[in-house]
Amino acid sequence: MKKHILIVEDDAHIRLGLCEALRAEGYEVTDSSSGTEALPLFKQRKPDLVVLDIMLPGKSGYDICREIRATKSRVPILMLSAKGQEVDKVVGLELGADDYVTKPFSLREFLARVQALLRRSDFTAEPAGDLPEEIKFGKVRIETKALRGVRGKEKFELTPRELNVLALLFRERGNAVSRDKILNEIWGIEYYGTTRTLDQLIVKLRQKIEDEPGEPVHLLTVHGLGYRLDA
Amino acid sequence: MKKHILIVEDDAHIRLGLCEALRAEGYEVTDSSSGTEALPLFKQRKPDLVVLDIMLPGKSGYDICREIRATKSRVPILMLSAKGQEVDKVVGLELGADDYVTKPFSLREFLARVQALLRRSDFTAEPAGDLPEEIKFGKVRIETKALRGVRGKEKFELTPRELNVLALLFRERGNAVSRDKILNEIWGIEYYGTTRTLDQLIVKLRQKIEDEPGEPVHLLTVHGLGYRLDA
DNA sequence: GGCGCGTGCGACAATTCTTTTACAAACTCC
DNA sequence: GGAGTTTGTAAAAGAATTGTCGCACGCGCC
Repeated sequence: MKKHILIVEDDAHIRLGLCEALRAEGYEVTDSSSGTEALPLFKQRKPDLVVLDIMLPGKSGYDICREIRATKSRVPILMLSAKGQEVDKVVGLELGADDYVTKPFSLREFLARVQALLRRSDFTAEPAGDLPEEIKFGKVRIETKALRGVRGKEKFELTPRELNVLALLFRERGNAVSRDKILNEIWGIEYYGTTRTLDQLIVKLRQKIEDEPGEPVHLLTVHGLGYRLDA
Repeated sequence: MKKHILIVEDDAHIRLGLCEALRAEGYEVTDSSSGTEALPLFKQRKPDLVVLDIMLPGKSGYDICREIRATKSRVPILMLSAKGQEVDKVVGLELGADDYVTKPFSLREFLARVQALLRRSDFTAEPAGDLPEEIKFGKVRIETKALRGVRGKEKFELTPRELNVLALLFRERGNAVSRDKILNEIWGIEYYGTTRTLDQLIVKLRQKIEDEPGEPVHLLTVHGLGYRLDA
C-alpha cells in the first residue's frame, strides 16, 4: 500500500519540487502552503509522514508539530529549517519532531531521510498488524506470519493481499461481507479500479484453500452482495 | 527482552520527550530529574543504559558517572551536554562515559546513539548481540564465532553482516521478516541506503547456503514483504 | 601504489503479482 | 423462459518487486 505524505511548506518552488520527487518515488502526497490548514488536513488524510517547514505564514512548523502530537499521533515528523536559520533542535525535540533537514539540502538526502523515517515507523508492514497467528477452518491451516498454509497435505503460499482479504473474511466468518467493504478495507478508501479485481483474487484464493475450486465449500459467493467464509 | 534505560535530566520537556520516544521504540524507561536520586535508582533498577545530562541541580552528570563507575558497573553511559556548553570530553572519558550528544540534537540522532551503544555493549562476539553458538538447518551448519560454516562438504566463510542477517532470519525461522525490519535491525536506524543492498547480500548468502542458489529451498523470498528462512 | 575484500549503488533482466479484458455461466426478477 | 445483471475464469496486459551483474569506494595489506 502506498505511503501517504503530508507536506506543509509555503515556498511554492520547494513545495512542488518535493511533491514531484516524492510522487516519482511512488508516494502519495498531499501538500499545503498554509500553516492553519495543516492540522485539519492531517486529521482528514491521516498521512504516514509529515514534512513541516519551520517558517510558515500564520502558524509555525513548531506550532503544527505540537498540535499534531497533542492528538496523540506518533506519526513521524520531518522538519525543514530555512537556509541560514538558527535551528533550535531542542525545541523541536520537546515537541516531538523526529528529524531535521537544513536547507539547502539535496533531493537525495531528503528522500533518504523520508525513507528512513518511514522504515522506522513501519510496524504496520504489509499484512496488517492485527492478524491472528493462525487461521484455521476445515482442512485448511494458515500461518499468517509465514504467509503460508496447508490444505490437508497440499502446501501453498499466500500473497500479502490474499492474506489480508482472507483474514477479513475469517474475522467475519459466517457473515457475508460486501465487495465494497472488502475493497475499502484492503485496497483503501480511494480505490478506483473495477470490482472484478476482487473476483479475480477470490478465484486465486479458492484455488488454494478449496479442494474443488469450482465447487467451493468455504469461500462462498453471496450473490448480489459479496462473499462469506464458512468454517 | 526489553532493554531498560535510565534517564537523568532536569528539563521536564526534554526528559519527557526522550522518555516517550524511547518507549515508542520499545525500551523500558525510568526517568529522574534529580541528580541525587540517580544512584539509588541505578542500583535498584539495573538499567542497560544510562543517559545523563551534565548540568543538573545538586549533582552533576560527571559526579553521577563517577559514582556509577565506582560500583564497577560497565553499563554504557550517554552524556547530554547543553547547548553551547563546553564539553570536556577528556574528563568524561576518564570518568567512563561512552558517548556524548550535544544539544541541539534531533531525536533521530539520539535514538541512533542509544541503539549503537546498546548494540556495542551487547558484545558476545565480534558481529553482534545475542547470537547462538551454532546455526543449523538442512545440510548447513554455521559456527557463529568463527564466521564459518559448511553445507554438506562445502566449506564457506561469512562476513559479519551476512552472519547477522542470517542469524536474524534464523531467530525468526518460519516467519517472514520484512526488509524494513532487517534493515533496521542490522544496518541501524541511521541507515539511508537503498534496499537493493539487502538483496545483494541475500544473493551472496544463497550462494553459500543453498545447493542451487537459483532455486532456494531455505532462504526464500516472500514477495512484497521480505524473506523467510525455512529449516 | 596496486590488490583483494566487504560493502553499496545503479541499471537492466527476470519473476511475481495485480488489474483489465473478454466471454461464459449463474442468478434474479418479471 | 428471457432480458438484464452479477459472478467465474482464463488469458493478456500492466505494475511492482526482486535477482543479478558490474562498477565504485574505502580499508587494510603487501
